[in-house]
Amino acid sequence: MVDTKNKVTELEILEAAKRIFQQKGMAGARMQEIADEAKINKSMLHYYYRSKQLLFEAVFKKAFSMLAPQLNEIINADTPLFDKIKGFTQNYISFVIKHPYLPNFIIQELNRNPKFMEELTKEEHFPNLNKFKKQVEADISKGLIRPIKAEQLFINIIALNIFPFIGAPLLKGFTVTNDKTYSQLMEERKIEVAVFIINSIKI
Amino acid sequence: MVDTKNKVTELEILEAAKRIFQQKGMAGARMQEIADEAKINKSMLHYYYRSKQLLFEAVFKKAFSMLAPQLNEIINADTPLFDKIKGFTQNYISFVIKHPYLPNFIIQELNRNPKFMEELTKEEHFPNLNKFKKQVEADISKGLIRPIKAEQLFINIIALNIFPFIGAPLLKGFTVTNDKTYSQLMEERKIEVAVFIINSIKI
DNA sequence: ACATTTGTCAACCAGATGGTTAAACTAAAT
DNA sequence: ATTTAGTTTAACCATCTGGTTGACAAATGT
Repeated sequence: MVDTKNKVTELEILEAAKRIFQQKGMAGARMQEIADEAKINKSMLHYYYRSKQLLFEAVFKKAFSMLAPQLNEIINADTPLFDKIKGFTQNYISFVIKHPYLPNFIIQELNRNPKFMEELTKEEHFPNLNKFKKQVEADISKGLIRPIKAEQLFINIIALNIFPFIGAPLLKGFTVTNDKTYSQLMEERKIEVAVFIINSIKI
Repeated sequence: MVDTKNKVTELEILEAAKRIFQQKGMAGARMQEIADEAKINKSMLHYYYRSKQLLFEAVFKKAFSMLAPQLNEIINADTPLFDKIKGFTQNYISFVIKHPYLPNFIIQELNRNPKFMEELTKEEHFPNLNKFKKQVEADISKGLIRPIKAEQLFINIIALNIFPFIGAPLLKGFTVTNDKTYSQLMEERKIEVAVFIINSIKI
């Protein structure tokens, strides 16, 4: 059972590291703190992941691999545009409510080190906008939606879905809402955001 | 001339600290690096700002005081809603193109330490949504715009304007644009974002 | 001219931090 | 029972980091 035991430890470290890294970032996280969080000795971290950098990369890649498929849905799903927008909004917001630190963590670390993104985009199956672009252009020429650049529409969709979580502290301050009422706002957005987008582009 | 000389040094430190803090965050910034950037001795930082924490707070408050008035425009200006949205979008995006690190810096540090926001909202003239809320509700009952919660509209406006800068590395990756074409997208957004919002809410 | 305040700097310090080592322990394999 | 491979721990270590000190220079005030 050695095999299962070390896999468990390995995962427990990864979970602990995720919590600390997502809260404090690469620079702010301390190996000792991660060790405490995982209830193990600091040396164990190095035994399993060699260095802070490698541990961080493991956490980051796992986080990114959770987020990317969500974005892929809007890019490559085989459904009509409006359904896609409704589905993505519903699913993505539900997902982020469960993992509230995740988008901020990824955005933050990508800003700190833009080379991460370069490496990620080089990977085999990294999604690109081509299909989504064609769909938007087709719907425009069919007269279903008003003219809009696919890139701009994509940015708008992502912005409306992701930002409310990343900017939560700022937005809470301006809208004068406590945590509970802000959560209600997010709950409403599962539908409101799709309505907002579709209203804007439908003819 | 001591008075002007030390004021100059003080400002030079603040500018250097701004560059380093905005790039690396509180945890990632090093006092030595800030000193080098300001071309002075490390002791001078402490002479002028006592501690890293106080220097950071000076930088943060200055940054926030540059951003907040921009947001205030959408909240408290005395112009019709659609004009407000057009004006804000135009002005805000122009502003952020000039200070691209600023929103990310503020958002990031607010997430790290939400108490910052609590303190800021307690201040005398901190803007609140009341006026904007009344305006939205009035326009709804006048039949100028479709029903929408003022908070949701506010969040959408902020999200569409701020996120493209914070999420630039991510969005560049998915839209497969280089820096130049991404800048062009941002330039287009000065108008596109307002159109997008107004299209969504007008009747 | 002299004393006092203000500004600048190199050297230094205590504590934290990422990482290493070597020994001890565990459990399966021989 | 002994070997072997993997796992865990405490004690270290070199380096880095924020911050301090004390000497000295430059203004400023009297």
